[in-house]
Amino acid sequence: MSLRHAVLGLLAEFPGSGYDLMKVFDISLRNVWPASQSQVYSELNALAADGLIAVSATGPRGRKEYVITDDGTAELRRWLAETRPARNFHVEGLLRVHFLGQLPPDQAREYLTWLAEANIAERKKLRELEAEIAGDTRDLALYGRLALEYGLRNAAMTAEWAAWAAERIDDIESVRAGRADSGGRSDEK
Amino acid sequence: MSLRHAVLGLLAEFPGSGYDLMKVFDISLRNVWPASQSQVYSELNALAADGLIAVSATGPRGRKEYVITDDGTAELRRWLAETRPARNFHVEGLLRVHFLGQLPPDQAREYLTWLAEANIAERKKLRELEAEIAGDTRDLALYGRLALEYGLRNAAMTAEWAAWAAERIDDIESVRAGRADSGGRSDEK
DNA sequence: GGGGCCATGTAATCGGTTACATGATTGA
DNA sequence: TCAATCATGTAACCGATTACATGGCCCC
Repeated sequence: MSLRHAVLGLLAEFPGSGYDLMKVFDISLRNVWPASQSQVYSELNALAADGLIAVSATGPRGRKEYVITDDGTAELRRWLAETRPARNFHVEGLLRVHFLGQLPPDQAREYLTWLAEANIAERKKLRELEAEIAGDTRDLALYGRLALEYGLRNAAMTAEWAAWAAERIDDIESVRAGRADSGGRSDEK
Repeated sequence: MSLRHAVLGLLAEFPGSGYDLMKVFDISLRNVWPASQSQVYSELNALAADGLIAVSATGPRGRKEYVITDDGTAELRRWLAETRPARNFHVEGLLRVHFLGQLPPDQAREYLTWLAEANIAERKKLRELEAEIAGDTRDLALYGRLALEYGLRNAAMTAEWAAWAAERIDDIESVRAGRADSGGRSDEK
């Protein structure tokens, strides 16, 4: 139920419309908790129905500006203080690694070097983002910078690991070669 | 559509029943791609309907043993060779960091130190797992070890980052204090 | 006038989780 | 005999994605 708390968290910092929130999701939170337009609008209606937020003003084109209510603030703080995030599951990039034995060694290596490069590129993008928000002293940016630093370290670590793993392919393949083998690519003609 | 390829990947290494696969998901893949029982069984039926796997034997209690077909092998290799994983979204632990300004500094710090400790514990668990599978030379274990190394590095990196971030709280709070402030906890009496 | 942005919503579908339901076989 | 394990399936629900649908407002 984290989208709910993401919306609450944003409205705790500034009142805004669904359209306003969408922009924030697309910029500040895109690497952390992306949300689609339809999801944001229906969550706003659900939160309003539950009394955690309220319409504070209406504007042109049916614009509805929402503010967080006391109940909403309480719920946000309860979530932050009393619950802990679940471990991160469903890591597709890592799932693939398990099955790399299905590919010829050079293709397996190619995947890992691609992963390394993709993470170096990612790191560069984050560095640019960091420069952009350097002067921002709003709360969201202050704490967002901590999250961004995580992104930087993660990209660096992943790139290093992928390069290391690419080098391990030869070791693995020599173990496989030293077996009266079945499985893997053994069905090839 | 990764569950589909996870099942294909496992059946590429050994024929097995839904029950057999469940055990592998619960052990080898639990940190990477968990799957529920109902999901595995319905995916097996779907894969069989699509001709990517086939029932190779039946046993007691309605046991159905599946093997991967040539089409299935082709699809698995196509997935590995021609598609690339999407970036990892929806990281709840990081979403929370953005909203830590809603908590008093000591509670924000507490969250980060908890994160650091949780990752140190995680690392220890992975080290134990590593020792357990040390002698296993099946393909799944060979490549699985690369993924495990990722887990180890990730836990170490995250723990270090969280400890670093916890130390940054004071800096952030002094920026906030030096503002004729609104937002955050400013609504408190 | 018209293009681009502001603004909100609905519907279909998908992948995943949880709970429910059932029963056969094996071995102590 | 009876508990543990093997074994497969269905149904309800939830969160998320994608596509569709509509229209007002602002400024050039």
